[in-house]
Amino acid sequence: MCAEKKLTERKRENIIEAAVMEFRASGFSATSMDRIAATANVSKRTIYNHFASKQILFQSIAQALCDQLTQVSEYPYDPEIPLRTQLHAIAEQEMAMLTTAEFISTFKMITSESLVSPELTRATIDNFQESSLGVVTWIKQATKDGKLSVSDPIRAGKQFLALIETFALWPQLYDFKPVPKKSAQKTIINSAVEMFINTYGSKTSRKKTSQ
Amino acid sequence: MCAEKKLTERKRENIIEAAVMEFRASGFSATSMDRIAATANVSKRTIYNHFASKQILFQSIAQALCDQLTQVSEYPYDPEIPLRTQLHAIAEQEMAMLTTAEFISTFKMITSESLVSPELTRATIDNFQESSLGVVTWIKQATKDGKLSVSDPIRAGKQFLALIETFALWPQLYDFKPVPKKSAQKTIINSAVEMFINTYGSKTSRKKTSQ
DNA sequence: TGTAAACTACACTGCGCAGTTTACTTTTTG
DNA sequence: CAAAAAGTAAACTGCGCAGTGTAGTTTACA
Repeated sequence: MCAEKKLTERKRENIIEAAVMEFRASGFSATSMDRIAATANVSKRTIYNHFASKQILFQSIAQALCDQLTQVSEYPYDPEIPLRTQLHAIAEQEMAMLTTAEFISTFKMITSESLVSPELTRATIDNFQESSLGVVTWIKQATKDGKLSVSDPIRAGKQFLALIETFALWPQLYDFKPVPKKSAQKTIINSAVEMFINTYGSKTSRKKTSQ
Repeated sequence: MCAEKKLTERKRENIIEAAVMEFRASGFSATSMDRIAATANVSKRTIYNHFASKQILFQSIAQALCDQLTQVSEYPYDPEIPLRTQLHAIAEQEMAMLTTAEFISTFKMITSESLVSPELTRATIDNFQESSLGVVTWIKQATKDGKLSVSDPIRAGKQFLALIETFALWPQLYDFKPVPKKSAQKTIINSAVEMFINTYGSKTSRKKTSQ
């Protein structure tokens, strides 16, 4: 019978858990199946009973991790709440995601592979792209409501995210810089919001050139 | 005697040229010394006579390429010329660099390695960082001249570059997107300049909310 | 409790690659 | 031209790894 779960199920979970760890730590090519097997407390043969090849194992994991990370990015527009407040909320949510240790290691894992062999990760990367569309629909709604004046919402959305990511994503990826402190995060967000509203806010919403 | 150049010299150049090609195309670990030797029309042994190991070969090349790419980024401030014009020039120069095929493949080569084994490329990456300091000194000078009002020039500089790179660097790296067309480049630059001046320009220089 | 399915240890194939050795040829230079 | 310096081809060492084959053990379940 099943004490808690079927053995097969438990083994499968062990494998995935171990593979995530190893792939995150060392990337695709530097991680060996023997190592994953050891970490998972599982015979190598068992891995191959669950996943036909190293590639397939990697792709399954990349896809799963990516789904898990990007599911949270819908930003409903609310005409009652001031623009600044809403933008702040969006930026904070984005920042919260970017500064997660899991996000960083996952992103690193996927991108490092995508640079060398894009086929392996094309699907996953495409998925990532879409996930940043949340801001765009918010911008469209705010524009329709007359609070913003944006001719190209996609460009505007990317600009807004770029103002955050340049401090809270790329340095952590390439430079192994630590995530910015809470106070620095506030500054980054404030500045991004001001820049955005200074440029795209309708006349009434623009004010204070605080930096 | 020397017909045109000493043999050793020619061989060395062949090796470097071939290695650059191969590393750019496939990255560090996926490139073999045998392959480089073949491409260079050189015996593998000869490579080892010039470079003690694959690592050393890679690092030499990475360093050289990086120096070559980043040497051009000083932007002298001129109080006589309108801010917008100067900023445009800076952006265009930056854009010109980013859209070079050599730049993209070099950057890809270095970053893909840096994600997996930072030691190999730390020096090179650091170098890259510095190269983006050109704008910062320009911003400082414009601020001193009273034309800009910037409390944190480094942040402002990074923001300005981010507004360009988000369209003309990251998509090419991760997505294999083609470099933006000339017309798109103009739009990107215009928008970045406007955003920057809207936010940091002294009262007099701010105008037109063009998008 | 008996059988099928899943897991295990471990040896093994086959491959690619970094780096070396060797025996030999070409180029440079005094 | 002769010796020294540099290059060459090809075989070889040693290693790590993806993936397989096997014979035997454990778990699930009827």
